[in-house]
Amino acid sequence: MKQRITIVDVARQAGVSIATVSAALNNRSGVAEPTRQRIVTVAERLGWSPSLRGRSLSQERAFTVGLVLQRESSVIASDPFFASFISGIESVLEHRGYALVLQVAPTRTRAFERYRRLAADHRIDGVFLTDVSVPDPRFELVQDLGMPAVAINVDPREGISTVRQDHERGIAALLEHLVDLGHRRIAHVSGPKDYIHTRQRENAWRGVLAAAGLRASTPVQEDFSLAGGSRAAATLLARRSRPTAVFCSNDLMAIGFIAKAAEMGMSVPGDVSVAGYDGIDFGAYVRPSLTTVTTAPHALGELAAKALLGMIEGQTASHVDTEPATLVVRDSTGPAS
Amino acid sequence: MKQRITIVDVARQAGVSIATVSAALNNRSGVAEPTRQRIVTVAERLGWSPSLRGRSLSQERAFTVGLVLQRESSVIASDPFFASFISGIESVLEHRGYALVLQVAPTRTRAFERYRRLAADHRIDGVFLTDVSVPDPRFELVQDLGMPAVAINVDPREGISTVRQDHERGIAALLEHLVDLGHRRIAHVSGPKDYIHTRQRENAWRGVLAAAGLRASTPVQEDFSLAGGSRAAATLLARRSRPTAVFCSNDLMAIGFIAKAAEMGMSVPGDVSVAGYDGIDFGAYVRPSLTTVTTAPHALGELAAKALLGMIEGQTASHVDTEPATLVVRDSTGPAS
DNA sequence: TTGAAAGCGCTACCAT
DNA sequence: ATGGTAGCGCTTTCAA
Repeated sequence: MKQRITIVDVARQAGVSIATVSAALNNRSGVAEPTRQRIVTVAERLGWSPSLRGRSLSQERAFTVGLVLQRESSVIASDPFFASFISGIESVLEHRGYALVLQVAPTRTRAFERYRRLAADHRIDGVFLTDVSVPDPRFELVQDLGMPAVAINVDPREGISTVRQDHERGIAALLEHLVDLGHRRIAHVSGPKDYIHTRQRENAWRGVLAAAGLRASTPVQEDFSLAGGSRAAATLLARRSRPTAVFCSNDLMAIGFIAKAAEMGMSVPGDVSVAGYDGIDFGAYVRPSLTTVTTAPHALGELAAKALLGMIEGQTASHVDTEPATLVVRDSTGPAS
Repeated sequence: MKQRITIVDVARQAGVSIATVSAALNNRSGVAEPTRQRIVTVAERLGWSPSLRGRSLSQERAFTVGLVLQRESSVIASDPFFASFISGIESVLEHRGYALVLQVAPTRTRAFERYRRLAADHRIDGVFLTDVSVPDPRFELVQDLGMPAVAINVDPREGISTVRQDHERGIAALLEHLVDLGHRRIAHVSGPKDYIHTRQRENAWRGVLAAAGLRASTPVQEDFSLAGGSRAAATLLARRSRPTAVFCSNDLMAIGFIAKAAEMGMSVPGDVSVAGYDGIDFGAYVRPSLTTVTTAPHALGELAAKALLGMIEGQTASHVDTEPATLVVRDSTGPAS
């Protein structure tokens, strides 16, 4: 790295003080227009733009926000949620001069440590909290640090911002679709049970079954991965009284489930209907194509970023809901056999 | 953000100067062991660790590296390459006190601008260059800036580090597998033609066909997405003299191809064999499961990060190859019909 | 072995 | 409207 041009060079070349240069380039009032013009011209000629380091130090801000993914690598790799969510975040940060620091941690504990270090280093001004668990120690952490934070898909709560996409209506529509097709034994493949979204989806499933007067069997608990879905299929389809339909807590597991079912010689949806949750692109390209509930990770990312930057710049915590997730019927669900 | 503890507080509490605190915590020589102990104790008691902002300014380093993804969002979302690559990078950075700034840009031009801004802001100390094109203006950019950089999957070149996984052997093995199965008309679905990996894979395909005395038809050019693969299938399978086997430049397109083929009433591999490149997890869960060439994005990420940090810390540019990509035969390829 | 002090590049306050 | 200057938190000579 060469680059040695600083505000001092610009000030000298423009024949003004560095204070004036600073004011001019930050569009602060109190700078005569001709002066500003001259300064801008010189800055451009020299190819100068203020160093974030100096600015960071004096403003006590990093102009950076953080996201730590806490998932096993097998899930992270295949799950399109994050890429979309991140590009949503990015589309907002880009125009506001902020950058995203992304970290990945294999376990929740490790992720927690990384959040802690990001804060200790003063590397970031705020954080995104995804994959919230109950209880989630990160809430206390950000509270203690007084660090702006936005949590995804949780109910509104004190002190932090929240962004949420309603899952209930979409899941209700999905299950009603299955009930309408004549299904009575509708099983559920859930995720790790301390994730809040695992609970949300499971509860929605229970709610609809109860409303329809159907009995909810014990969910098969898996890990949100393709392999997990396959394991669930092995378990569920071997039962003497097997379900005629299965609602998987995410698309990855649903796809894994379908693959295993085929391998076991079962037809989907002939022998068993399978549905997922998320609405990943892949769902449209597997055979049979996947009935699911589509979510909007990009929009969540955008809203989350806006909320976070708002907090960083002094606004109070907010809560916002996006459009509810919606049912998409494809070929993996059909009449009960 | 509250947190007001600085090196000054620690110095005062420990009864030493800030210079000594700095030396003590950076394990610099010239600090008496008892003094160091005392300082460390005080620092821990106060919960202090040096602020990256101050350090950054005085050391003229950001302790941050950058990666700008330049792909259309549809591809980024589904392609597991990046998640794996990034977690590889992260596994190295984590232990060296560096962080990754991740940005996503929809086009190459926009990506270029973001690299430029990252540099102008002095936000980063080095960059990863993925999805290299020919020519790629980023090479000149980093050269001009004197910014350490590591490029992925390109030949060794002056001034920057490179990390590469051989594709030729794997692709050769794949095509020989197809030839052995009796295929003579083996088509290719390629990506945007200015990407270097598009060319690499296409050239490898041409090479093997030539060696086998087979004619290479004009590749169908697509965009590496699932939808692109489907479009390619629509094109290729409608031809009067359609291929009996197809090598797609990545798994996403291969999966999209297979889906479309099924939709058109063709059996895979009965009517047409299909193979991809990348070895994404999904390949094992589609029907028929995908024959492909598996790559090691995580390993590439690790090696790239090591090379980049090395350069940042003064080493000269290096080149390293990982284990070659290898053929994985599954169910989407079979005897020529 | 330790400390004083000069930066690093910027912002912001206070004079002028 | 403009400039001087004191920080911001740290590292790094250079003296003591």
